[in-house]
Amino acid sequence: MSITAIRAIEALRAEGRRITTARRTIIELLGATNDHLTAEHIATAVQHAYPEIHVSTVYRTLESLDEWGLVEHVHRGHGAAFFHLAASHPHMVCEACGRVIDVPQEEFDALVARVRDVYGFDIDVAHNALMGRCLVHDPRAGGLLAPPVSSREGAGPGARDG
Amino acid sequence: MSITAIRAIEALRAEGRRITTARRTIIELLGATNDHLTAEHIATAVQHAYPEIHVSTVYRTLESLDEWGLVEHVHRGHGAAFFHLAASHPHMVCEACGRVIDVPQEEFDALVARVRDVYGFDIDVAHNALMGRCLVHDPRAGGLLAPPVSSREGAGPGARDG
DNA sequence: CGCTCAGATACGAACACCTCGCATCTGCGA
DNA sequence: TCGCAGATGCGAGGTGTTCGTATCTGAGCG
Repeated sequence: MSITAIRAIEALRAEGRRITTARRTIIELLGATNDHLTAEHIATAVQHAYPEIHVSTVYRTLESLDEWGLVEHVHRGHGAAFFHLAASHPHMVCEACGRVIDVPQEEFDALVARVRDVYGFDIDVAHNALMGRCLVHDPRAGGLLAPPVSSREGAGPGARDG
Repeated sequence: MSITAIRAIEALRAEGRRITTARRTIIELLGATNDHLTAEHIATAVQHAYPEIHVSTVYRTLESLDEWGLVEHVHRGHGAAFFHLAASHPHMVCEACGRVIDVPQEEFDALVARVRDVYGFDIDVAHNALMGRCLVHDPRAGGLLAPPVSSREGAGPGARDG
């Protein structure tokens, strides 16, 4: 089991919360992958091992773990949000291929500080993904590199948008 | 009718598209307000004047106008996206009060340029709203100012989130 | 002004993604 | 091992949106 998963489970125990099969399995799953999984993906994977775990339990468990700071969710523009073990950092999602790129929080520090000063608003850059395009998919960046839309990479359900 | 609305309608005409009641009404509505309206809000408002205009027509019309570059949609984290006449700029949405703050694109230019260079990714900062909190609602920024959650300001349906 | 028809619309069913209520079950402290 | 608060299974319900299809209409043409 990954270190972060172990930490998450210990955190549950430390706060006196129950270590249930659903919680343990979801945490292990999230700890074992670098993918950005939607609740439905998680439910499917969890049910592969424990078919009796209901999708609504997965939603509720994710919500609880999120609330307790052990996992985080990120909203893509369309389609489902995706989840990962807590490690606040922004994500960029390519509208053409669906790929998710992790970005260090530091890249946004200057912007966040300025917006806080000027607009009196504290941005949580990790909560919504930043949409855009990998340069290979950007029609403005030299069509040479641009493959047709058919060459989707990691596009799960919900990579379409305008 | 607002200047931007007139321009949008002329753009429709110039491209040989039909000026229908639904299109004209939606464009006038968006041109007449600075609010950030969801498709459902728009449908309700439009139906106030023309009850026969169906909500699915509103969705399709908005989709078309968006595709033609005359309106834009912005995704909030939860709940419905909101629409406005084309004027690409980022938005920040307070998770506590639902308020939407418009930000000039220029604030993001440096970040966008750096991300393009370093990560090979072209961010469209206007597509997803940036979530966060007005400083008055930020528990970390001196609880003195923080009103209870009940004091929602512009929170429409879907201002809740974790 | 009336004819024509591609394009637009009304309507309702269906869909994706969740959320909720409630009866049952279970982790864990006593 | 017992008791019960908290967690889960199950299915209905909700919200926001998309789609198929029959009908209608804007606008060019005569």
